[in-house]
Amino acid sequence: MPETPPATAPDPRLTFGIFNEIGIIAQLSRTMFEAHLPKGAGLPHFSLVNHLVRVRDGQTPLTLARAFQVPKTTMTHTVSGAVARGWVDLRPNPDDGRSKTVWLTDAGRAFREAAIASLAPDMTQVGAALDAATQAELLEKLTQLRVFLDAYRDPPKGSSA
Amino acid sequence: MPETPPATAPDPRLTFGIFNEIGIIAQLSRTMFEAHLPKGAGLPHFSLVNHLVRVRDGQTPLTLARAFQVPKTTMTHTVSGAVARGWVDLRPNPDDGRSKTVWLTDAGRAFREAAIASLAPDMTQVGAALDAATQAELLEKLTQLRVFLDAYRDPPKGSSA
DNA sequence: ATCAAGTAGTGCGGTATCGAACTAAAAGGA
DNA sequence: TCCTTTTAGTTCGATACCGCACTACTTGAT
Repeated sequence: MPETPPATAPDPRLTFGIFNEIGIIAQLSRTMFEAHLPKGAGLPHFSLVNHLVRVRDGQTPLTLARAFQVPKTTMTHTVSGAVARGWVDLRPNPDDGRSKTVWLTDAGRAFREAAIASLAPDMTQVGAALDAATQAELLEKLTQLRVFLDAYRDPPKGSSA
Repeated sequence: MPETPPATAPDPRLTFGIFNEIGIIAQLSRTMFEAHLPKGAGLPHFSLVNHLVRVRDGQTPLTLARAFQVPKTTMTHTVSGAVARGWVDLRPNPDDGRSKTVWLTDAGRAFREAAIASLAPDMTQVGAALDAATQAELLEKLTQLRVFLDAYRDPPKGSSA
């Protein structure tokens, strides 16, 4: 017996429209972001450095790949780009000879600071279009959706049986 | 006297978080979509064909580029891929010697039908996670955000003075 | 008619993303 | 100890995205 009746099933086209808008916004926001980054730098580089600052550095590439929901090959590419630009360093993992660890450099931290400062006005502009309450609600629903997609594509190991 | 008090300015980090989630969802959903498309076919190809069916074919590449919010070079690339796969045809534009027009083929229509049928189960699954009302609200706010970003990056010509 | 300015599309180079296949090292069992 | 399996990371090839610069054509002014 279903104790939560499925509060009206959405039209697939509605769902489709959501993904459509999300795709477009992702594209537009990416372009907006990259316009404020140093030439040749991509959003992935900023995201990587930002993550290392906010969480902690010294993580392995694979851990980072999981955090960003990208294949490890993509993370290899992103990390090597960040290394080439001097924003992170790679060191061997003392606990595992196959693995490496990713460390921030001073240049990496400076890059992040500059990017955030440069981005702030755009964020503020968006804030003028959607007030805090709306944004909070939006974020909440987006998070719901993301969590679902995570679980949907990558079934929890050992959930059944 | 402002008749609409700016209902509390959002923390830039909130806005940042929204774009972050959107980026991740775009990635996940793209992967989900492409898993159901014929091998070698990308989401852009489906989007293009789908747009031509839903709106109308015979549009110029530039019109399509604007509709998808991508640079015209990207649309050239996407269209040429769709041509190579036999889903659309290119014909000269009778009204403008510089321009071309993009037309659906039967194979293109069949490709779209198959893709939609193959995608439907996924859309339904998402529907089980977020009910219709939530999705409708989400779509509404996303649309608001997209419309703003459109206008923000590409200021309307002739708005002031 | 002529020429300057603007527009449609393409070519090129660089970055991003990702699956398949590979190397090297760790883990686990016989 | 030896060998099989698993795991971390890289390499390779393919598609995607986008800015810059170029060609070809149109438009508008003289």
